[in-house]
Amino acid sequence: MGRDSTAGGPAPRRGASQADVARIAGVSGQTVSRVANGARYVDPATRERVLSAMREVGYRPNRAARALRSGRFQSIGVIAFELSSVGTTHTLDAIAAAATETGYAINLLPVLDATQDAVRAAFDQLGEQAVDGIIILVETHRLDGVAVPEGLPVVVVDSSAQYDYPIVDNDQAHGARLATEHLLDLGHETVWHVAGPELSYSARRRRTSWQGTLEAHGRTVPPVLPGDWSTAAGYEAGLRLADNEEVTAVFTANDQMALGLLRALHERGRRVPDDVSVVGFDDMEEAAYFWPPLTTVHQSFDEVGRGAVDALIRQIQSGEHEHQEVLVPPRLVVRASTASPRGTTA
Amino acid sequence: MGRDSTAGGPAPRRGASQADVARIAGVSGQTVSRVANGARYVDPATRERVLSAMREVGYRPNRAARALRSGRFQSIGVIAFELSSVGTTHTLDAIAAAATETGYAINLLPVLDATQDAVRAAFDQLGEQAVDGIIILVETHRLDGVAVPEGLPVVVVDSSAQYDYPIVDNDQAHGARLATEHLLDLGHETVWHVAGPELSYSARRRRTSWQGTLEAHGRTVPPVLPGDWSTAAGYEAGLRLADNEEVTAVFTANDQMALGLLRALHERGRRVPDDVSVVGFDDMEEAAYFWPPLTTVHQSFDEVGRGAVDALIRQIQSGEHEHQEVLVPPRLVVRASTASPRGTTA
DNA sequence: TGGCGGCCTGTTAACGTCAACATGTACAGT
DNA sequence: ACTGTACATGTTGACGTTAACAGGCCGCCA
Repeated sequence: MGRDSTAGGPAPRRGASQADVARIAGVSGQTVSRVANGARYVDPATRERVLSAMREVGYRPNRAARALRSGRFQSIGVIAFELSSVGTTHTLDAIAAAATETGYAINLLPVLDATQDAVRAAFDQLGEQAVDGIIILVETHRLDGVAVPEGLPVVVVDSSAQYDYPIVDNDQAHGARLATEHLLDLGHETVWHVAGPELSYSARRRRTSWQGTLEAHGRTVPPVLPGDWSTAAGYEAGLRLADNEEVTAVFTANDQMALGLLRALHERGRRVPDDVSVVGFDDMEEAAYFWPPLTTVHQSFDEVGRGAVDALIRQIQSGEHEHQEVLVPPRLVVRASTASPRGTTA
Repeated sequence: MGRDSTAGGPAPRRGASQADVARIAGVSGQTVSRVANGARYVDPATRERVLSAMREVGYRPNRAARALRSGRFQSIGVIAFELSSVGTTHTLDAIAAAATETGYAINLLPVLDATQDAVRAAFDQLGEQAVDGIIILVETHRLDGVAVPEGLPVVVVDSSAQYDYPIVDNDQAHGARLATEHLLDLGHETVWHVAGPELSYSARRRRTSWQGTLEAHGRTVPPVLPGDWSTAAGYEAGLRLADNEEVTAVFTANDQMALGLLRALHERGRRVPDDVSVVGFDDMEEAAYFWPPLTTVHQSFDEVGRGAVDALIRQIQSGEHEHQEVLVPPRLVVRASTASPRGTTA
């Protein structure tokens, strides 16, 4: 497929091979292999001799050969879209750390754009990639109709229930409830909501939970303001809410939209939190320095990433197809963007 | 080292092999290889027969075997630290996209923490990794005293001049000059600066350029305010500057610090841009929605990432050690945080 | 008509590793 | 002394691919 053979010549072998070590240590290659893999039944003296030979020539096992022989690659594929988004990035970071600590390499497989074709292409690549399992960091609604390679362990980081894979994610519903109840507890009559994109499962889950919480408390449910995670959408929503005196509390589906919302409210002269309380979702690094510092729902992307790696490796090692669901509980971080409504004392 | 052999049994081969395809198409394995690699001298009819056989069994070449035999891995290692930082993330995204388009896989090698040991560990891993080259996304001052594996093409994304590798980076100096001159052009007497960490080469370069620009225009150079990229540091600096009536223009070394600065100024009742003009650096997504929208220096991380991949692949294919330097020019994005000082008309 | 070079294909061997099997030693239990 | 078991090491072959070489066919030119 286009790759041409300008190269020529066999492997310009970089390091020393098992055979080199074996020769120096005066043992067979198999014994070197045993030492390298920590197998039992190697005489301590022999092991020492081999290790010293390894050091001498700077031996590093050849991953390709090991993979070819054993079928295990010690490598995890991560399919991700939009590396730049807050959650994806943090999760990837945690995944990379956890994998590295466990001795697994990370193969990053970017989905180049949002089309089905791009997702399909990424999965297609997979057949060729040397990975033992896959973590899917793409919102699952983008996967519809795309065949995941079978026979390969998969973990999905997105709490969509419709996939038959282990799932690890933040507990969106729980977070949205925390946010909504916090505002109700402060004495607000009801809570408005700026939602994430219609198709996003996380967004839908946050929205459903917000609505459910209001209903459970017997409050009226105001119309949802549409959004798409972007600061711009939050700004738009803010402009629409600013002139409505009845609005005293808003829960935005993420922090970026909260930022846009704050700006719109400032522009229109609505004070936060005096006139309007705002709660975000994500707890991005900057949230503590919004104006005012944003009360928001903190997600533990770190735990999610590590959880995903754990679940995947467990599957790889057991060879069994699991389907448990791990939801990491978020927590509310109260800062200065929320207060009791004017004329109330909580 | 610790890996135990619970598995047992050889490769549970997932897909079909070259031999399978060869049998079905009635050709030799070598011919299949030729088709798979787009070699010349394959009869169109034969090629078609092979391709059809490939489709039939869903053949995907085995990367491990190919790598073992040819010594080429079609894979690039990316050593990165702090995935969460704005620049790193965007650059990684671009690198991943460019590499994928060129048929290279991405091997992510995280530096787990900021210590020398962690960097060393990451490089150590490298010997074992199956990569054809490395892109270093770590600020080079962290590399001091760490031996980069020799014989492996390397590209560094950080415009430190002290390394003997090809360098691709944003032109920090140019950006800082744009920012500073913009403020001077507006009529400000001088420009204050909130710097990045002392050790960071980028930060130093921005600072030096800011200072040089002021001097070139014959202005006094105010004392530098220390920072560390964090919003918190920007806030601190803001508090210190807010009470100084002489301060009418500030250039912060990144957007996050600008955000903190803005907040401090708001708190102290200094209006932006009426009383104080502020310019950031990075043009992060949210910058357009700061309050007020931030004038800042836009860096083309995308071009940097692609440039790094290009330079690396060029080295891989030529086998020659290059040492050119590519500096991608940033551009100034003027928004609402800058204006002429009070009582002036630019 | 012989020879030569461009096309097309097949055979062979090797890349570095590890599972399976084959030995072999040492020592405990009978 | 004989058997069995735990330990220790070596030999062989194969994982799937491709470089190098070896032909074979065809047409063109001298």
